[in-house]
Amino acid sequence: MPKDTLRYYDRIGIVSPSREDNRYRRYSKNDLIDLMNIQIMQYADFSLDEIRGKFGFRKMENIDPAYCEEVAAFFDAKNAKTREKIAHLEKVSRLLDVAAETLRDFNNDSDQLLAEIVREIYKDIQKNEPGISKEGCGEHQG
Amino acid sequence: MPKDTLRYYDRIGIVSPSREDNRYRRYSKNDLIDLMNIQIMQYADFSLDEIRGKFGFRKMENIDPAYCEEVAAFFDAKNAKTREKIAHLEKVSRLLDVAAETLRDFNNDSDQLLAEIVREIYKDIQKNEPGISKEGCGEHQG
DNA sequence: AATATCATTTGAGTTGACTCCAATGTCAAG
DNA sequence: CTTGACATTGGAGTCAACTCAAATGATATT
Repeated sequence: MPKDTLRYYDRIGIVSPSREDNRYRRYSKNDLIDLMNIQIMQYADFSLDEIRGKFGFRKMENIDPAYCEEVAAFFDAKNAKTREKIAHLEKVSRLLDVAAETLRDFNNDSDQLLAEIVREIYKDIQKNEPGISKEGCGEHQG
Repeated sequence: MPKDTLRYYDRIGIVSPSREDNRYRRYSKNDLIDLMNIQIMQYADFSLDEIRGKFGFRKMENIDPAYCEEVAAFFDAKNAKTREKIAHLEKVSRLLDVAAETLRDFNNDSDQLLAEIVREIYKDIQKNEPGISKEGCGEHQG
């Protein structure tokens, strides 16, 4: 992990190690555990802002059941989003498959299939983007 | 699609509509098709830079087989990455599942399982980040 | 003591895809 | 002819997570 990243984490108060007399940072074992947890949570696509505070699980001492449940619920929510992303990417993969096939062989049914997939994706896009008509596209139905 | 986005696309040369006498932008049918293609390709996680130029498929006229093959290969590459992402997210989903379970019920085997998943993920992280030791972490084995 | 190599700080730059602003131009309606 | 609602432009701001640079301080080696 780059030095600058550690300093950055210190700055924004995510991992703030103690200092020696020289003001050099000294990372305790707990700090290192925190850093590893951060890497894991980043792998799981949590932002640093989400990560901040939402973990104090260096040892299994701080076992406040209410807090555990809170974090568990947080994880559940993230998991739901993760599965949505997987579904999204599976559609993308199908799209790319069929698109590549269509490019290699026109006159095929894949042309129809591609159009259908694209239509479906377009529906998705419009679901997630209420903004298409957000800024005054009302008149342009043609 | 917000006006500012259209102007932005014009600026960076992605979709540059013709102008009327008043200098107002006038989007042709082809421009609209381009914009739809862009939305689809963004859904498929292409960057605007990747998108730029890499599509001229408004009608099926420009059928240069070599170009088609080039784009098909491009799609294949993206598809490979997409599948990697899916694999990644499936690990994440498993992690979150087990983590939530562990938080709700310690003393369980899930504790072991969690540790194992985390170890596996850590391997992934170090694969993708050759940089952990990039900036001089050589001495701190303890 | 001089040099090299580490560390510190503040503050600014990077990336991508917007998003917003102020100043100004154009157009339709009253 | 004024008012209001659009359009234009260049340029700046936003976001996250770094990343870099310059000026300075500390440590280790010669």
